[in-house]
Amino acid sequence: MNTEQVRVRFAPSPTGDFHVGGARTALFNYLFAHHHSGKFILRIEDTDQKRFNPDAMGWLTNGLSYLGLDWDEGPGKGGEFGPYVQSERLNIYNEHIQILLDKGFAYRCFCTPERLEQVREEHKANKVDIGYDRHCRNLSNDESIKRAEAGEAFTVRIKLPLDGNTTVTDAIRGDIVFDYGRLQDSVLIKADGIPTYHFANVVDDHLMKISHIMRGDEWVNSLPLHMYLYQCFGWEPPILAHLPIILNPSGKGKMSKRAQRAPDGSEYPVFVRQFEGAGYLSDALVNFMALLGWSFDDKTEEMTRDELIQRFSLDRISSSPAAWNYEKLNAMNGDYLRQLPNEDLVSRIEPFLTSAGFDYTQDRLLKLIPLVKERMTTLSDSVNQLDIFLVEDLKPYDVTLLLPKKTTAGETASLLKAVHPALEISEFTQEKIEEMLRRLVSELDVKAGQLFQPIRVAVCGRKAAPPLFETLEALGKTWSLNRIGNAITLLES
RNA sequence: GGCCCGUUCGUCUAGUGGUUAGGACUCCAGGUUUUCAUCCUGGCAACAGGAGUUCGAUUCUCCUACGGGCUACCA
Repeated sequence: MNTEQVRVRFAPSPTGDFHVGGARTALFNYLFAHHHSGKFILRIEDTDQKRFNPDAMGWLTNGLSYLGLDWDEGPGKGGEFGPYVQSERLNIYNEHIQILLDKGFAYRCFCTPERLEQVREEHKANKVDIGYDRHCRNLSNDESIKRAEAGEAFTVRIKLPLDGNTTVTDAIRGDIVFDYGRLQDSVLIKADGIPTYHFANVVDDHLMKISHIMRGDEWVNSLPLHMYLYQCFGWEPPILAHLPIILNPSGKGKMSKRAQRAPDGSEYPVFVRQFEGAGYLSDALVNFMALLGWSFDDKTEEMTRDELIQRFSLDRISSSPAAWNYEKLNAMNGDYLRQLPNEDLVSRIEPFLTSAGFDYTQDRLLKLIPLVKERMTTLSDSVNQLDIFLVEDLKPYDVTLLLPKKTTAGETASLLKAVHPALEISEFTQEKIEEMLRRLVSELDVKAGQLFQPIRVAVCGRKAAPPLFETLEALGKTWSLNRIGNAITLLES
């Protein structure tokens, strides 16, 4: 184990939306850094100009701050190893590629994309494994320089050993052996002068004194190339840990980067901002993601951020992929939500109520929140839970909801008519309401449910609702009686 | 196709050379209850298959199957 300061990085490329797969990688890096009182560095790998997306940076930083994954060094934060955006480090890569060229560890390749494509196809047809035929590998130094100076376009490729093998060590998977004979002379610098990921990442990780690399599983195959680069430079490589990927809920295939549709047509969130927009608490999301590929013991599931930091360790990361489970996330989010103090919960639902166009005061919400708290799984549920309290007119509902089994509209209407005078009380409180309605039940000689259900539907417009007496009090006498009146009209029409 | 990684209830996972293989989500049943939900109790449910090593393998090794990843002048 490296005894130097722990320095880890999250190094996304700004090509698209901030996906939960990336978020989980960022989280593990963050937890590891904080566990070791080290540094969590954000580095932007924008070496692909074609796929650059100008919105990506905002999605990323907003997402990280929603998740509470603050970085110690990186864009907007600075740090002594900057710049932290790769497109601003081109001179550094130029210097370093020159070292490799001078030492003969890399060579210029003048092959055109067309020729490469053709070679690849031929090789494919002949079932040859390797795409590139190393056509330019043995060009003389003189010719190479001459052609470059003449302005001919070129890439720079690594000159990998032609045979033998190499053993690389992964902190999660152990030793992995690769045959050099099956590897390609990958491109290090593209024809536009910009490095590929492989080259930039090695140079930057070394220069930024990264102690541990925790990244997605999809990089294990490029391990021998990266390790060989460290060797060429004579640098000591960081400790590597390849994280298991996140699978779709079905367990089939990598977690999609396209918005998924549920069987009922609704959309599953897959991007961080979609989870935020759907009203997931970041603490719950973080807790849930921490458990995807990592565990503390055989029973501990809910952990605060500090506990996560305190308990996180590399050796409890699993090597097998994990499927994303929305039900479990929902259950966890509901738990977190219920544990929130009412004041806190109120301030978190406000943005959702505002964008739904509701009028409210904080005091009002504070009174209402206990009624709906245990019926919510996400913050956005507050909208369709609280609408009946915040909007005077009920949405139209099916009249049959008003009718308990085996009762007619006429019977129910007359029951509701009896409710009206019973609730003409000056003190419109839960206790008084209950007293009056229970008395009414025995006077009318009906079962409690026979009376309560129609009232509930009359005032809520639906069968599933918070407890009746509290609901009536929260609604107030005027709204309650008006709605009961409306129900009677509905029954008699 | 080649290379690499992986495989414990449906899902996330714990675990050990000898355990009634544990927990959580889901689901089911019951309780609380005026509905829904919460909450409580209980239940269903797993070591992919085959060889080997061993007194004994879910655990160690190999093979097969299956799943996944990579195979670009993308990351």
